[in-house]
Amino acid sequence: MARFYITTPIYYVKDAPHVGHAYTTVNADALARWHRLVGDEVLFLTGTDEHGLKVARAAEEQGLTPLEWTNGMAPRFQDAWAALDISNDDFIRTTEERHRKAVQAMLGKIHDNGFIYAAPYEGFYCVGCERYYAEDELLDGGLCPDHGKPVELMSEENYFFRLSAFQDRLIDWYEQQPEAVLPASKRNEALSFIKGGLHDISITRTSISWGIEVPWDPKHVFYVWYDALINYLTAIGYGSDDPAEQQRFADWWPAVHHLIGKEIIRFHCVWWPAMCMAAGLEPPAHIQVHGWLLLGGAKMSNSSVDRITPSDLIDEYGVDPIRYHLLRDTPLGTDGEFSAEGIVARYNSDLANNLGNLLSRVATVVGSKCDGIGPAPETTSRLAGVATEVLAEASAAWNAGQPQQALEATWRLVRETNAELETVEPWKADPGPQVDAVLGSALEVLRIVAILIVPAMPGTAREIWRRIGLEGLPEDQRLPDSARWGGYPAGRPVEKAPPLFPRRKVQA
RNA sequence: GGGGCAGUAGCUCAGUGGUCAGAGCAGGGGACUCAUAAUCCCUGGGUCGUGGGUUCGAUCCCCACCUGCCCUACCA
Repeated sequence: MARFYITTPIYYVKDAPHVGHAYTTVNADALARWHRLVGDEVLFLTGTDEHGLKVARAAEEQGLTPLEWTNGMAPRFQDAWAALDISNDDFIRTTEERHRKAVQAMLGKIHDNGFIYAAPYEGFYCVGCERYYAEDELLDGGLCPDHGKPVELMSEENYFFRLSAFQDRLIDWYEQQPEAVLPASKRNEALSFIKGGLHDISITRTSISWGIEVPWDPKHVFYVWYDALINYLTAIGYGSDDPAEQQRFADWWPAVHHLIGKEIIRFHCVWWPAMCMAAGLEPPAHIQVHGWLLLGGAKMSNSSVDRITPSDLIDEYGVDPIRYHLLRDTPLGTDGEFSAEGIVARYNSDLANNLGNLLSRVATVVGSKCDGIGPAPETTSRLAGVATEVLAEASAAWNAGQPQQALEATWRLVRETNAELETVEPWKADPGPQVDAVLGSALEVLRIVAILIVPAMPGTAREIWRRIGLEGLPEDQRLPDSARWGGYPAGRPVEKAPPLFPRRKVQA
């Protein structure tokens, strides 16, 4: 049995959960569910990133301690993921004790290995912002871009990570593991950045206290990104004294699959592998980079256009239609458009007209021609061959981290089944073997499709499963065996019920 | 400024150094009526961003440019 450890980035609690977060998380969830379906042992991790200046300041504005603030924010993410049917096995918060221990263990190790050194950090500091700016970020005349006030040239003692020492090793790693970072376009981007020269980076702060203290010099705290990345190790037991946890770490690392957005390539594809190397660990095995959902060509975020929250969308369209749209409409890796029109178009064509309608028509004809009892599939049905091909295509796509392709392939089976019904026209024929054969085959397709859509629409999968009279749950089936043609048992009651996905009007 | 990604049919996207560049949706025509005005069949002549170059031949290789976007110390 293979292991599949998949992670999302941990989300910075400064922002409430939005559709961008949901996009990453739903994709990770679908991949996790796919791997469970094929029998892999899965560990699916998400969580929240809770340290840093912005959080501290946000808390202060509310008159709260930082921890009080984050204690209020983390559940908003947990609730959002519960509402989206996210099946994460763990939810990590960087304010947890297990994480503090892991961060101190890892960075202590890097320190021991000689890759951290103290040096003065000098930069342009804005007192109002309480942060440094790079020279080219400043407005003309050396003004803070935020306040428009003069900045000061300040200096403080900081610890630096010797990132520059890893340039050659990183390049070697990229050469030897050409599929570690995917897609290739993002890999090239990261690699060319590395080849362009790496500078050491300041990894601690004395100007703020909301962070994890540096074990060898407690008046410093770690810069939030250095703390955050380590969550991927924390969750599998790194830094624990417990032998069982240590074994768990040995079992799961480095065969991880990090799913990230393209804006954090640098942290995950440059800093993170280097940090692992510096700590004497293998770099992460897989980093899959995805693009963004765009609203009218602009990036989606909390601050701009959108007050679109995941829960708004769920209320409006339902969980599974939203999941389906997020997975089906944008290839994982490039940017895609997100729009109400897009959701509705996809909903009507794929879910209502094709899948939902297929279920409805089959249930009705089984009711009128077979007394509502599902017949056995036809062994030699043309659909059997289609199902085999579709299983192969969908499996390959899911395994390659391409939900869009997997779902596209799956829907070919749905379309072919609608076409097959048109050819045979069982509603015109008298009850008998021919009618039984085509309806049984259509039910068999619905059974297989229910299994294949578990990663995308677990609730819908269950409902189809139940309506065609099957026992158990589709997510408990195991591929590829369960998708072998002929698995639908004759003699089960098929329920005729209201449309699975009522058609929606296109909104103005 | 430096680095990078992207620009293919109305829309969302595939795709390959060489027979007519593809799919889904939308649109048009037809059939049917079991089904959610659903389904099925037929129907896609788009300078493959612009201008050069390499080549017997490029949408796919190289160069420049245009446009959009990203990174350049805390937004998936």
